[in-house]
Formats: sequence, C-alpha cells, structure tokens
Amino acid sequence: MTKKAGSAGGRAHAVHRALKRAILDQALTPGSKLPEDSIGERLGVSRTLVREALVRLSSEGLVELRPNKGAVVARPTLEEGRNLFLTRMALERLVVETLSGKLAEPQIARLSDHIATEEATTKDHAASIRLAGEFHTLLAQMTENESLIRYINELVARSSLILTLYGRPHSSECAVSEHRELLETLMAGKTGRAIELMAHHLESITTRALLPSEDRVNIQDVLLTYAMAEGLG
Amino acid sequence: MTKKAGSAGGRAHAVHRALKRAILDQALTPGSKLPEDSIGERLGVSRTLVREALVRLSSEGLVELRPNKGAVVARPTLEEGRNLFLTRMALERLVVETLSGKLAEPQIARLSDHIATEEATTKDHAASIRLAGEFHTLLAQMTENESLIRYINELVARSSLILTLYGRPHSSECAVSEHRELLETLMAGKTGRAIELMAHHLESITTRALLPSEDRVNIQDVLLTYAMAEGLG
DNA sequence: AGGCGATGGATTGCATACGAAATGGGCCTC
DNA sequence: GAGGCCCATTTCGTATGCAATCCATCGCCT
Repeated sequence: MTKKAGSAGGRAHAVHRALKRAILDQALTPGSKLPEDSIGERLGVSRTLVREALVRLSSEGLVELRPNKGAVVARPTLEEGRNLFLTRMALERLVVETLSGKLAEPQIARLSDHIATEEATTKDHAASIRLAGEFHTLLAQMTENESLIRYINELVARSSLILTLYGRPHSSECAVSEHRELLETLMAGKTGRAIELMAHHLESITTRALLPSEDRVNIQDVLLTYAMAEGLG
Repeated sequence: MTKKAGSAGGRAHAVHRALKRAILDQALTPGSKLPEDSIGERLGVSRTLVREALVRLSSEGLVELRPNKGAVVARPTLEEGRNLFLTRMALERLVVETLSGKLAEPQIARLSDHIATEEATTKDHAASIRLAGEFHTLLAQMTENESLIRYINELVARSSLILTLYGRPHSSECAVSEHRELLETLMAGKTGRAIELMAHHLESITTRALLPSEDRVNIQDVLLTYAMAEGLG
C-alpha cells in the first residue's frame, strides 16, 4: 500500500527535497556542478525528474541554471547577499508585526523548545546554522500567511548559502540569546520593541558576519573562484 | 545566426512567457484547465517543455499543480488575497524606502511617461490593470535588488489574478493619481510620506476592490468551492 | 615552438514511448 | 426505471533515445 520511497508528493518532489537538503547541509557547496546523469543515477531516477527538481531549485534561487552548460549550486555575490538580507528584513518585520501579542500557548512552547535545542547545540557549526534558520521559518509558519511563509523559507535557505560563503567561521551567526529575547518580547506584545529586536538581529548578521572582515572575505571569494577555474574543488 | 523563435533563453522559457502572458491577459482565467497535450500541440512543442513551464508557473503561484489531475490556473481564495497584499505591502515599503530621494533623471522620466500612458488608458479595463501592475514592477526594478524585484514581480502578477477574481468591475483598482502623487513624493525625498502613500495606495485596493462587496464576493467564492467539490467547473 | 583549427567525449535540449491513474459512458442488474 | 459496476478513453508520470552543443585535447600549420 504505502509507497516505498521518501514520503509523499511524487518522486520528483523527493528528488527536490533530497537536493535541497544536501545543499543546505553543505554536502553540496556553492559552485558544485550538478550533472543530471550522475544525480539521477545516484538517486535511482531518470534525468527527467532530476531536471524538474533543478528547475524548481532554480526558481528558489538555490541553483543556477546555465543554458547548455549545466546546473551548479548558486553562488550569490556579496552584494546579492546584502540585498537579500534587506529583503528578508522587510518580511521578517511583517512576521513580527503579525505575531506580536498573538502567540498561543502551544506555539510558545514549540518556539521555546526549539530555542532550547539551539542552546544545546554549540559544537556543530553547520547544525547551528540550520537550527537558527528553522527558528525563523517556524515563526513565519505561525503567521499562516502563505506567500509570506514561502518567501521567508526561500530567503532563509539562501541566507544559509550566503553564510557558508561569506560567514566568519567562528562567529555566532544567529545569537541564540537574541532569539529568546525576541520570543519574550513577542509574548509581551511589545510590537515596536520586537521589530527593533528583529532588525538588530538581522543587521547583526550582515555586519558581524559579512561586512567587517571584508578583505578576508574577498580573499576567500577570489580564491574559490580561481580554484574552480583550475578545476580544484 | 539569430534564432527564429520568440527571443532568447530556450523554448521552455518561451512557453513559460507565453502562458504567463495569457494568464495575465485573462485569456486564461482562474480555474482554466491546462492540459499538457493541447498546449504543446497549440504551441508546437512537446509535453516535456510544457511541463517545465507549468512547474515554473506553479513556483510563481500562477498555476496550481494537482498531482495526477492536471494543472489549472491558480484560483487564490479571498483570504490568500488579503495575505498576499499584506506581504506585498511589506516589500513595497522597502521599495519606497530604497528609492526615496534617490531617483535619477532618466528614471523619473521613465516613470512619468508610464503614468502618462496609464492616464491615457481609461477604456480598456484589463489593460489598465496590467499598466498599473507594470508601474509597481518598474519601481521595483529601479531598486536593483534582485530578490526584491523577483518577489514584487510575482506578487504583482498574482495581484492581477486576485483582482480579476474579486475586483469590482468598474472601480479604479489602482488610482493613477496616486501613482503620480507617489512619484512626486519620492522625488522630493519625503520618505515617511511616501511610505504612507504606498500603504494607503495598496490598502485602497484591498478595501475598495476586495472587501466592501464582501457578501457578493463570498457568495461567489462559496459557490465556486461547492461547484468544485461537485465536479462542476 | 606557439597559436589555431579539427575531432571526440561528455552533457544538455527536446521529443517520443510506454505504463498508471483518473474520468466518463454504457451495460447489466435489481 | 434507477443505481452501480466495468471498461474505454483521456491525461498524467516517468523513462529512454536521438540530435545539438560545449569543452578539452590533439594535431597541424606558420
């Protein structure tokens, strides 16, 4: 009865989820080639389904589709990164406005639990990035605003990409304490303050993680570019 | 040298553009079936390309992909519509903030020209909806913020869908005078005022066009829902 | 010896083919 | 005469095959 493979929605969606997860886990890093053949072979599906998944991923901005030249994991520029966080800020503001003073008890519990998990995860760098992102998508989902949820999901995913590219290795990209503080402010219904917190929170990421080490970041970027050109990966 | 068919990017993109345009022009109205075979036959391409285009369109929220049941032009609910305008407001606010006091001369000319065209187009209802939308996408493009541009484009497109579904037939959905006033406020660099204007402008649409005829709209919505459930379409 | 054009392998672009699910109509039964 | 079941048709889901493109390598000509 039950279909054998990974959950619902047809195998095309399964491929999409697999690739997306691989990218967000940094198993596939920005710039990686994504040949239809090898992926299909590895996942046990035909190129057709891989192609469909790649189209979806490109719509989400996670992969770049270069005509006749194959797909690669997206490699956002630093400026695209800054613009992305600007956009994200505008939408997260709406999330906060929508949720302020309106969180129900189970929602609060869920968020609090999640923050606890974040606090407990200090070792694994990649995991803490993922958890930090999930906190924001969790908030978004509670707005029950479909388009808002979709866009926040996309932006959070791409933010991960950007942080893996330009983020400082050992800075706390998303300070967990700021998540807790935000939650408490939302519960108290202090909308204005919550907006400030969220703005500060996201601005911290861009300034703390992205901009301050501008020269270092540029070096890394340039080196990676040349490495790719030389076929080193 | 030059490829024969409709501009660049491969035929899949051509199919995508064709369908998108057809939907926005209301040649294909919400709920219309979109069978892969007939579309492919009509456009002279195979189902493969049509499928790819439909996947893209579903990513943009313009078509709904029902597994094993075919694709239809999206039919947003009234609540989705309201949420969508909320989201759009948050992003248009960012557009206005970014552009206020920073418009260059050629940009101003371009916008002014466009508004003139809008003013001259009072007869054709569908065309005036399209032009009003284009004004907003034009503004967005001037921010040069890639993600912002993409999302505004999507939201404007879906807004058209919603207006064709729930809009009052003869109300001016997007008052042109408000566009002109907004432009002048942006030129003057009065950011706060510009934000107010944009908010009022979009709120006008939701309240003037969507909400006031709530009973009429609800009847239609409810009836359609039941019709669908009964297989009438 | 160095640059330039040809050639072969790999990979994408697109179409077609085949199996599976849903939909609609006809026939049989009650 | 009405209702339900079965089959035919239509449309989707997926795989596969062929032509076109690109990239790298090698050979050739200057």
